Amino acid sequence: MPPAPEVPEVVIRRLPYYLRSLVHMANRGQQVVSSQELGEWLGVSPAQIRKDLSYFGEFGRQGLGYEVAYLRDQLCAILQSDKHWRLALVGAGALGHALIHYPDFAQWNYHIVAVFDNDPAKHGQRLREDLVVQPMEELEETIRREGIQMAIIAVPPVAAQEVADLLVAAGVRSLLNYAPISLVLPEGVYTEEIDPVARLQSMSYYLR
Amino acid sequence: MPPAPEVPEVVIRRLPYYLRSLVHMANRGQQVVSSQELGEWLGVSPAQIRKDLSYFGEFGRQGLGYEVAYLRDQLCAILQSDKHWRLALVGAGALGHALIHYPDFAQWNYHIVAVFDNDPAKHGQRLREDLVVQPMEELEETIRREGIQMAIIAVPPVAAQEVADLLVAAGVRSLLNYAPISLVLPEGVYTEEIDPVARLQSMSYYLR
DNA sequence: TAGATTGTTAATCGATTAACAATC
DNA sequence: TAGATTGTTAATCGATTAACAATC
Repeated sequence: MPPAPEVPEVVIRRLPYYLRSLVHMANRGQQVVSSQELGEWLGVSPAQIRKDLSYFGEFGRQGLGYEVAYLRDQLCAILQSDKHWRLALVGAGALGHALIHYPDFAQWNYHIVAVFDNDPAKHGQRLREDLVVQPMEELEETIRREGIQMAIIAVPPVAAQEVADLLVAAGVRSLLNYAPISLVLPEGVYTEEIDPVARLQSMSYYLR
Repeated sequence: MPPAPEVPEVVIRRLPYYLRSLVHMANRGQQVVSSQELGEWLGVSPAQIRKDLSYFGEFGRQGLGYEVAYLRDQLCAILQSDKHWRLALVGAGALGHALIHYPDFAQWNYHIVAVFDNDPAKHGQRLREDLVVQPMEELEETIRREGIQMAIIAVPPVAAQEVADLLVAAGVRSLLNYAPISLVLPEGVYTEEIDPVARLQSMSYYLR
């Protein structure tokens, strides 16, 4: 048996958007969707959607399309977004506060269960009923004890690499990095960077 | 004369990261960098860097490499990040507050100069010395008067499309969208979406 | 000059799309 | 059955990389 072809990373990056649309359609009561309709909605070709899905199985029915709720649940499972994920947040500044109050994380099963900051003035501060800012010294032990695998970095750029190293040493395998620097990380640690300035810059290029 | 080949969008998306690295290197006093070194730093092949830059001109010297400060300034100009950009922000919630206090925007010449919210309780609230929350009714006039071309959407998903329509109608040409929905926009309006949940989802796929 | 590195071309690689048999 | 739409293959397209002449 030939090995299953590896799924290209671009495909994995598109699945969340398919999923988001399916949730939207399911919520408004839509039963069935074709690759045509989903593609129009997302600005993607129907062939691409069918090809992307085919990496994971056969989810549709010829002549009919895809059952919205079924495909939604399948994608959710593929992305492991059906699991309950526990996240650490490092950095309790303005951005950290906004992230804690961001309703989508918990709604999608990504729960911030620990917050760390290096400012002693913030230690002990209660951000939510069950969430208190901890000092950096407690990071390793807490992450190990809680078995936390994902973390969000919301510290100034100068501190980000050091924080990333601490997190990885403590066992974290995925980093969502809000600091505008390219982290250097060992094999097997995944990172996604969110840099709004880079986005503004690519847009301003076109404003001529 | 053949028309200048159009620059692929992927290239434009990489330039901000080249620029960011060059700023970093210049700040620590580095004079010269090779495509090799810059590529290692960013996890990109040296050939790709040279090819990308070649869309815009010849910036290096054979045998030597690139003068860091010069290339930085050139990229800054290409991305039009050397211009002073005035932005509107819609949504004065937790995320909006964090964005206002985000130091990188202003540092990079992207200035939030107007904030709008539909909550009357917030109107008149002073967020910075020179920044007061305005009602949505003033959006069109303010944006026209100030000649604002870029905007940030930080409202709940249900409101985002309507807000986008208002902004576009007022003359905005680029939208940085923090709401997790795919906006439908007319030709010639650029949009970039920031969706941390989508990022977490593609990372959790790999955590198996 | 010798060594290094660019800018560019051509080759490779991979992703997207077109097309269609299968089938609901 | 006729019409529609999937899943998949093959063709196309575009992006990345390898290689090297030009040249600092």
